[in-house]
Amino acid sequence: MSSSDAAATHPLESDFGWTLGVVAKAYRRIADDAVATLPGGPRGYHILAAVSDGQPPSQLAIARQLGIDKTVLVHLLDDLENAKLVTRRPDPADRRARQIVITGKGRQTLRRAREKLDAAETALTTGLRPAELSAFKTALAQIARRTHTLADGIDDC
Amino acid sequence: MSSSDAAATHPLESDFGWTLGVVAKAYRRIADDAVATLPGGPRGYHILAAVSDGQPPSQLAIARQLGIDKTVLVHLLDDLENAKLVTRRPDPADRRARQIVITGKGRQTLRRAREKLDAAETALTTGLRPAELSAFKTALAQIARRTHTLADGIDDC
DNA sequence: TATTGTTATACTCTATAACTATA
DNA sequence: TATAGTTATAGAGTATAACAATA
Repeated sequence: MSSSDAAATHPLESDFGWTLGVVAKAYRRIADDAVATLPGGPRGYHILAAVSDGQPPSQLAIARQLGIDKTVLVHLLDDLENAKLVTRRPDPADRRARQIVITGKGRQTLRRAREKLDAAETALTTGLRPAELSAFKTALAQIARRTHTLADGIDDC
Repeated sequence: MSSSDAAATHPLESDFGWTLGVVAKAYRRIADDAVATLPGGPRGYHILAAVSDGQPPSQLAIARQLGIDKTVLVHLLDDLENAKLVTRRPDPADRRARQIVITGKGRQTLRRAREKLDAAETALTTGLRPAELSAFKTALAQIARRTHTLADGIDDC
């Protein structure tokens, strides 16, 4: 009954890629809902998070960090700027480049979005015990770090 | 200083949604490559896996199980049928419906695809110790099961 | 009247190339 | 000559609606 029966009923439930896809899709759905009011949705959130710390980065730096094409980043930043969440300002050291700076309203929006996303994460991972959840997140971050360095070596752009 | 410093360097690396997205994207990239010769790519693989066990399901049953729109499933099955991996046969009990049955060639293709995907999974999770990997996969499957039952309750279609 | 499978259309997203202004 | 940002266009992918055959 145990393994073959379960496989016959739901052969995909033990598939690594399938479960990963299901979880990622489910999280994206509730996360999309959490940041629905934010221009650009999840990507708008990631951009705000990327510009919220350190020196104001250039558009190209953001595009590279987030893996977004620079041509689509233009539209995303247009929307964020129209919503007064970020501003574009010329880089004094390089007049071709622009520095993307987050506004006070942008910081406030980012803070609220983070709260909603924390709630989404909690909703998704309810059922895991604290130790299991902690181990899961650690493993996830570890794999992400590996694939990131791996991707850095592969992509040229 | 340590935590704010790390946050300033890579504020997204500890973000649950971000790391989940990075890992899912990385897996999809290598998995797409693994099943590139398969009509429909990853979805073609999932369809083959779904019809490989039990009674031959109808198209609508496959669409519901896999979360694929029935109109796109038509094209995917067209390609799989042209490649002789599955066949459509009328359901004797309901002449509106068609049973999707996997062919011998389909089973062979599925087996090879599974081997390649296992290799992809191994490549991605190298760096985790066996116990960590096992716990990770268990947690992933548990969340997927939860979200699945949750999705069943939410979606009407 | 509802359901299975199909087709056609419109819409969104992304990728590519080309252009400007600076370096 | 190369780079930062922008714009325009074409392609893939998806969703919607409508249809024929059957229940």
